[in-house]
Amino acid sequence: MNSQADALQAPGDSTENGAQQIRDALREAIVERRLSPGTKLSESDVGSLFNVSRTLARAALQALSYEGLVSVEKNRGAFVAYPSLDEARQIFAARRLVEPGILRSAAERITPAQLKHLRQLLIEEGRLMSERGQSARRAEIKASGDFHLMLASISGNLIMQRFMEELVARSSLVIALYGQSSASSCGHAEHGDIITALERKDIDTACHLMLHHIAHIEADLDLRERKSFGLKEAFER
Amino acid sequence: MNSQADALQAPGDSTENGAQQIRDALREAIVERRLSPGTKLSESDVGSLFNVSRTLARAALQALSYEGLVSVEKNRGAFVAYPSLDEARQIFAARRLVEPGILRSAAERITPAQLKHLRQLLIEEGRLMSERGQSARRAEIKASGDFHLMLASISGNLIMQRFMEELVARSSLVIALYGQSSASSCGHAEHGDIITALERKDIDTACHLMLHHIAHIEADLDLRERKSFGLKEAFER
DNA sequence: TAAAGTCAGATCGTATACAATTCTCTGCAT
DNA sequence: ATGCAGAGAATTGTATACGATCTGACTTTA
Repeated sequence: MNSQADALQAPGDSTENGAQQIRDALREAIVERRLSPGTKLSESDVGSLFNVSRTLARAALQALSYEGLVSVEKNRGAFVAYPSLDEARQIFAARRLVEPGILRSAAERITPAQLKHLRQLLIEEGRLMSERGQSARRAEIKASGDFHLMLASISGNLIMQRFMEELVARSSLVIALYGQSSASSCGHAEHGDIITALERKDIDTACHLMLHHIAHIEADLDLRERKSFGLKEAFER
Repeated sequence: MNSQADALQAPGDSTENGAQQIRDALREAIVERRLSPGTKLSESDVGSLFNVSRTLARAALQALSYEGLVSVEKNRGAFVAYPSLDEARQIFAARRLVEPGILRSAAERITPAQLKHLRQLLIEEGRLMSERGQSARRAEIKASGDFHLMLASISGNLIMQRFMEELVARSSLVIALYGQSSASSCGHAEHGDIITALERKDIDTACHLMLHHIAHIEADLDLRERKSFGLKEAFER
């Protein structure tokens, strides 16, 4: 199932196991939007939730803050990150900058088996789309990101892979905040088109489609400056 | 002087101050090669060196491990990272993938003042090259990286900027390990060429030069597989 | 003599304890 | 009623304590 969940663990990243598990659990909760941006994550609460001391909870929160999923404010605590409009734009700018290159690398190295695996991922994604219910929705969000992550994995560059993990995770936060269309199924078809181009070894088209795809996701966001209603306007009516 | 040292601090990164200072001090030492790859960094030693408890030392080491500058092995301790050949290649592959895009972004937004600033940086770099002594060597290493970092800063994308910081820092480790030419002055002239192209708004040439520049740095490395003499061969002769 | 077993020292993993800071609520003065 | 001040609670920052694991040397035994 989540075949890449393990593969994404950097091999040299053999820090202690306790904090890591908590970090992963929290990250999953954030990415799947069970935790909303801005939610306070107090060290004691996290600790008691996972039955560990504040020490480990704190370490996990610190780790997530390096990934940009949690923002810790000195002497105030940790919160699920609440990306600003600027951050949101920068996250997608980074993806536009990086993903074509990753795709190009991946296209050069991809094996038939990996192509098949990609197709399977796509099918799974489609299946989830047609299913209803909270848990299917969450799985769909994850699957949608996994497509991009799998490409990064195929590219064979662990560093870019880790970077993409960060970008995809943060994108999920941005979509949670600024997404408009209820259909989080952003561009399932486009994923398929990219795979098809990949099968044809048509790298340039694939890259072009990828850029288009990212733009498409971004277009579904409401990234306009909200001039934050001056309190009066917010309540009148 | 180090005008970008401050600018590079992510604004939201307001974690506690204690561990951060230690982390920065250690990073500087690693990047300037006062600490060699493989050096053991025990929590107690780091702590007593900075007159803090193991708690903070540990936090700093964890942070550096997220940046790839330190590798912590479970129950064994932390060491200055010792990038493998694969890692080294991936670091430079990532730079080739990312830097042209950053440069393009930077070229679109660069102001005359920033161009001037870049020129100044270049001059400073040249001055350090002609100076002798350990401390000048260290400053030169830093200055050489700062050129790339400054471009990332100009690009206006904090996320890419942070990523470049990581890549430049890790590059320094790779060069320390696999660099051949005693002249660490890798491509000072090329920096100048890129600036010149930038002044002419000749973005394509600038990108091309950048790629060439990175390739040039990489070419000065000895990234050949060393089949690590099987102990017997190492001594028979 | 060489291999295996054992023990002490060092180092890390985690929990707990105490200090410092921030937040909130109450009470008083204006 | 508003605004300020201060006490108390809650939360984070840092240090210390204790158990777990690894390492290396010494001893034992075949």
